Amino acid sequence: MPRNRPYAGLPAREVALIGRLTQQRANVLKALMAVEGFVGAQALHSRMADDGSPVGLTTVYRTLNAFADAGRADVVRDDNGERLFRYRPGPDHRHYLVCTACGLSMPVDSGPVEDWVEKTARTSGFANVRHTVELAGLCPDCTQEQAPAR
Amino acid sequence: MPRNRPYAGLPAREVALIGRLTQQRANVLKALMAVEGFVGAQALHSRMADDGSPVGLTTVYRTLNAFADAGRADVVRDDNGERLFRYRPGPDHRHYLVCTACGLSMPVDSGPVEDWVEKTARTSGFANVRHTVELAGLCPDCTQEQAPAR
DNA sequence: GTTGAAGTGATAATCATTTTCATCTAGCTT
DNA sequence: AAGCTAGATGAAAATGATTATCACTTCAAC
Ligand SMILES: [Mn+2]
Ligand SMILES: [Mn+2]
Ligand SMILES: [Zn+2]
Ligand SMILES: [Zn+2]
Repeated sequence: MPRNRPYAGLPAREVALIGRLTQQRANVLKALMAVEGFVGAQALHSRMADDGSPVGLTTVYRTLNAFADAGRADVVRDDNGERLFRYRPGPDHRHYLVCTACGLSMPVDSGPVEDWVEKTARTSGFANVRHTVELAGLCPDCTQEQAPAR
Repeated sequence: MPRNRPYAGLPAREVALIGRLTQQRANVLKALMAVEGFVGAQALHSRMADDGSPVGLTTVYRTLNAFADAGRADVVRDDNGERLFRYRPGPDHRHYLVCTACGLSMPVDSGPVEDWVEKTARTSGFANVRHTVELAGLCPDCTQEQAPAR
């Protein structure tokens, strides 16, 4: 059996996105893909340490940024400015309603917004229009946990 | 003539929003209102120093945050995470198409998005749903300045 | 196997924003 | 017209996420 197959188990698509194939990058990608919803670089870093795949924080940042640049991760900023990443399996693009308490992210039907963005871009005269649409609130579970107190 | 009228020239509405009426706060608000579009705290701070109304950077931050909390300023984050503030004369809330080259910001008709947000929030079960909608692109003028080359 | 470019990571640097805290003052009380 | 005090100021230090350095390691082409 071969010694080093750092990318074993990762989609071939992901492998092509970044330069050299290293154990560290493979571990970062696996960790990112294993997370439901958004994660910060620091949280991912410590989670990997706990899981026995310690990687330098610098490398976590580098890999996540490269992945985001390649369009394979969504990036949002939480309220205190920290950047959160989420793996995006396909080239499709979605928007989410994120719980500000527990981080749960629920995909929403953004068709109407996409249509509006396209129309607005077309009639504005602007070129190369990009959009950011973020919804955040308290999920049903977290809403309940807040209510009981009086 | 009275000596101290720090809030002279400011809408009475704004005066009610913050606690004590000080010269510094009045100057920050005047400076913010004088700016077209978004400004960062640091930029506003140095602009005020240049204009002969020096105020501590801490006070600029405090006043802008208070103003934003009161709903009288819009806040966005630029690409490197800096928070930019813009005065909002009324309680209405708008969205803008911002030119990434020259900073020009053009208000867009966001009715459809607001409707979509409300509907999405209602059917999601989430509480206290907030939204962020940002459009960015190249304005017609800046598009032209890029084209001539070749 | 040799080799050079790319990657790693501990550490230091950046940089916007917040906290501290000694000092000041707006604006009410007497 | 003082006196009073909670609220405000701001220089300086702390914070905290992210990025730059750089000596060292490793991938992968030859
Ligand atoms: Mn979209
Ligand atoms: Mn809106
Ligand atoms: Zn929740
Ligand atoms: Zn422009």
